[in-house]
Amino acid sequence: MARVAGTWEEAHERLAEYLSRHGLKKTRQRDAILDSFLEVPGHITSEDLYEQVRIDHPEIGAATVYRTLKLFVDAKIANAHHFRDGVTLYEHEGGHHDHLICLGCGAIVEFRNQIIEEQLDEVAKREGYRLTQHRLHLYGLCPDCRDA
Amino acid sequence: MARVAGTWEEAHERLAEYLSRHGLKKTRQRDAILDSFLEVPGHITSEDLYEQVRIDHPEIGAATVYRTLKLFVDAKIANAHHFRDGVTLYEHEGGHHDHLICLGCGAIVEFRNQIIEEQLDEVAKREGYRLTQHRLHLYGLCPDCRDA
DNA sequence: ACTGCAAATGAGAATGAAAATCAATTCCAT
DNA sequence: ATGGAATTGATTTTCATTCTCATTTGCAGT
Repeated sequence: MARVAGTWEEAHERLAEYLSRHGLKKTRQRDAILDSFLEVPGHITSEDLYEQVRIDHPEIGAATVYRTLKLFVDAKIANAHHFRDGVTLYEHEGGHHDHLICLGCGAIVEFRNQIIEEQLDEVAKREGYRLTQHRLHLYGLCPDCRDA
Repeated sequence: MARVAGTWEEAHERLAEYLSRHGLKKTRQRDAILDSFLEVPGHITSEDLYEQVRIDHPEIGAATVYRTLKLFVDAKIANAHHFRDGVTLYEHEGGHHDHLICLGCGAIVEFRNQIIEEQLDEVAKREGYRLTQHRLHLYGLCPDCRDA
């Protein structure tokens, strides 16, 4: 999966910009959490990221990780999804894509489909809606789970 | 919005069939909850349906309503969605459709788009997945909220 | 109708993710 | 250096949902 907006520097710059533009402060914790987040390859929960952050920064609290991930979403550094009910999964913001989720093993495949995107705009236009975002989740069985 | 599979009799029959086919029991509570559910026009949470059920059947517990709605999903009488995180919304099973949700007022428009459906199958096939279901949620502002 | 027993119920406790509190700390413009 | 607003972390709270378990109930087989 190609990283569309993915360097360390870019993410940190995006954070810095968002913070200053909103009168918020650059803190040690936010930087540390961003570093840990950037090391995650796929999707992660706040809780799991907290575990991750803990390794290098045992003093950082869980609440801060929860808060900070929401901040990252606002700063367009991360995206939030809820594939299964009750848990929020975060991923790097890296250009739009949708998800195909295996109900057997939980594997997640990302994809893009231009025709679908066009149709979505079409639908929204027809209803007079101004579209902000969308979530398209396909659920099924991956090749391995299907044959097992 | 047309009811595709929507009569009272059909729903009750579907329930009866599901129950007997799975060695489960037909109970006063399940019938009562189904009756209340069928009176709901759009989407409802377990909690709100519990309030509804309570009116005529104060003896029915919340846990039973939660359990029963999950049963309805299995029996293909209801569908579950989680538009906002942390709450499950149920709607009548009435043929597939997707949702356009207004972030301003919470209005929900249902739609169908054949081209999108075809593309979904295409995507799944390309990845070797056997598709079970999907969820497509468009978020934006409805005409009223957009201009306000 | 009677019995046995698994399924179902209801009240309340437990869970778990996320949000809220709040006193103490830390950024940062001046 | 200073003041005040933003931030933090420990903790509590919230709130939807699930679990527990003693009791009840539907129902298949007598």
